[in-house]
Amino acid sequence: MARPRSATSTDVARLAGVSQATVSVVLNGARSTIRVSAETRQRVLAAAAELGYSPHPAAQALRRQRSGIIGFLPRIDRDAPFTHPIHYLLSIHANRAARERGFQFVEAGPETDPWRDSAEDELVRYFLNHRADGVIFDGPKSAGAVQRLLDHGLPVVQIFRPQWSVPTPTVTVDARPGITAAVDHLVTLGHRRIAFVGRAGNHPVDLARLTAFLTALANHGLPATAATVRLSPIYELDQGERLTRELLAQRTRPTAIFAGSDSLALGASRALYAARVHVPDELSLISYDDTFAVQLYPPLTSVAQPFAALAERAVALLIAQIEQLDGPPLPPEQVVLPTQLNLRQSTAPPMRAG
Amino acid sequence: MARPRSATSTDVARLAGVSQATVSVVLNGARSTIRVSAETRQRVLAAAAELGYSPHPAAQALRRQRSGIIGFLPRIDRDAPFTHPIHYLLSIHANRAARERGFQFVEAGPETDPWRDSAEDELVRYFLNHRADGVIFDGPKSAGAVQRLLDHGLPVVQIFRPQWSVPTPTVTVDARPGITAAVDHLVTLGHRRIAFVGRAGNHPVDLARLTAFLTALANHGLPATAATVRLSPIYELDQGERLTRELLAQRTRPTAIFAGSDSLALGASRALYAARVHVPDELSLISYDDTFAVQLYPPLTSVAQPFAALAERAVALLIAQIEQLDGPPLPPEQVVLPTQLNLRQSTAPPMRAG
DNA sequence: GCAATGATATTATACGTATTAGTTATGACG
DNA sequence: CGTCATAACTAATACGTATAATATCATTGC
Repeated sequence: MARPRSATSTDVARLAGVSQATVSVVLNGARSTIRVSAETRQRVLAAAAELGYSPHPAAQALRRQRSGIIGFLPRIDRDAPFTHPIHYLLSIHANRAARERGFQFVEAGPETDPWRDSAEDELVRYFLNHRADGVIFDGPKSAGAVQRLLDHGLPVVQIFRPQWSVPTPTVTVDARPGITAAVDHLVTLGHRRIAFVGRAGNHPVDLARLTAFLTALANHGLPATAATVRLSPIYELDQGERLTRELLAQRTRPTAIFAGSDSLALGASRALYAARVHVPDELSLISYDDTFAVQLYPPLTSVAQPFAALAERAVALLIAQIEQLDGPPLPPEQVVLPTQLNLRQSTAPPMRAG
Repeated sequence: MARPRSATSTDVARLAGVSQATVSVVLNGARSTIRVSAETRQRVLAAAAELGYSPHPAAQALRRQRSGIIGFLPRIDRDAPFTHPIHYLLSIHANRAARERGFQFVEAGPETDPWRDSAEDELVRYFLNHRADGVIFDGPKSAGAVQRLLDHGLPVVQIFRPQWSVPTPTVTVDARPGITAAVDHLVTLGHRRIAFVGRAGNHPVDLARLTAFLTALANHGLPATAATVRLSPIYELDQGERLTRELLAQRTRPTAIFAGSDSLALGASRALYAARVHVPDELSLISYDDTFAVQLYPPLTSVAQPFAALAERAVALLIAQIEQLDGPPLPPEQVVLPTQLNLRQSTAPPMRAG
């Protein structure tokens, strides 16, 4: 059970018959001014391979004054449990991207507790104590937390924060392409009475989805009335159900519904099921998110967000900042990635008028 | 943008007017034979607090020959995408548990690729290269990977591996309590014709669920026939749908269905929806897993697995081993946690015979 | 023939901590 | 009064790496 010590650069040096410094220079390649002959280089590499040498991360971190750790602060929103898939996807893709670029990925977040201010403090301290090289914030957080990290010289990248009070690089999504395609798709199928079920928060994300929808409607000369645009202050499942019931109770039902999120769509499909309205024969349904839309019945046509790309860009932006730390500061770039419509089986031409 | 160096133990020592060694002794408390006067101790603690001192993890790791890293190898199964929620839950709870005990949690896994042998090699090497102190395996992996880590002196704990060829501590679930409660519940409601929709793999987990179900039925003197026990070799959604269609096509339909997983239940509910069989009025449905059962319509009564407890026990077992590394090896303990039935709205008394 | 250059490698050092071995003062004991 | 134990600390060191500062040697230019 005693752990066998792994090979060190000194072991490699001894085997190759050179000094430890030479080993280090060979393995760190280009970024040194020191030159090593091709023959020596080969001997070192061979020795390293033979011993299965891999540098000790702690020793490197200590010497380089850089931990190689990227912190990730997930957004777990008590009000919206169904956002979990989103943040799980971001997490695993950011994890992979960081790993591929030689960084360690350390996630820390308020898993069970609601997002308290004190928790925020703890997490900021957590990343500082662990000497993270930078932190990715998933979802809007208090500007205070971001600022505190910046004060300590830590680069920060924010995902899904369309408006920022703190100037850091940002990766967001443009809801318009996907939502426009969704409305176009419905119109092409023949729909004219298209309803919207969404959230009316103070959250810019909600506003963006709504305005994208309204703009797309307007482009086709279609009206949007208080009767067809139904909003609730929260993302809850039950709200999707309630709003859809209201839509169905109207004298003229819509022939299609666009739901502002998968969970709202789930609520909508509950209401439709209860009212025995068949999708897509009697009514078409499109959701935004495309996280578990494919799991619903029927599998929903949905506007997808590019989670893998979001995560990769965020990691890339963060690493760029980390490697630039001692040079001139980079301008806080804002990356905006497009959404896209995935066609499935929840949309069809509207029923004949009747 | 230049990063302000955090305070070191030497800074603390200077401020407190003592040597760095004394600071270290004070902060590491009991495990030293060296004595420090109460007054000095206070001075050191005050200085540390004033500077916001926190020890440098890399320096500690280097000196202690212990990284403080717990590795986590998630199970992402291409055949069963709906197991994602399970492993996400395990991951966040294990993460939190590790963090609470002062360990760093590093997750690495084949996110997108299928589980290749070469990927397994890479991941084993990844944890070795990062000098993890121990690794938690989520879900059955090849014994080879486990063995290779053990050969390198790394403790391993396996979750959800009911039978092991490699003797490591294990944390698993006993399907019986929950499934027995589910069958009892249905029988109490008046059901006599209870069907099973499940997977027939070579996987002991599947067998355990099936036998638990059959035993529970037998306890009530109820028959299980080839007509009511429907099995498919894979967990796919479509299979749940297909098997349920077969059940509904029979001359005498069951009045209740027990689905061996949430995804099978989802498939079942699709079939029921398509056949216009209303749940729970016309048929009761119970699932196993309780991951997204609550999201379905109606919210499903489901047998839940204790993910938080599983993760916490796994972390505790691993840390116990890590801290025992230089002492006598611990016996490979096997922890088995019970499942439990969560009642929701998918079960009701059977329809009157007709 | 000798200083100057360039190529190639080595020695020495610092990163921040934990711990072993040693130091100083203080009193106890014979 | 000298030896010895004890309390309370400090000095020195090693963990494994990256790199600045040197060293060695052959070759070139004059």
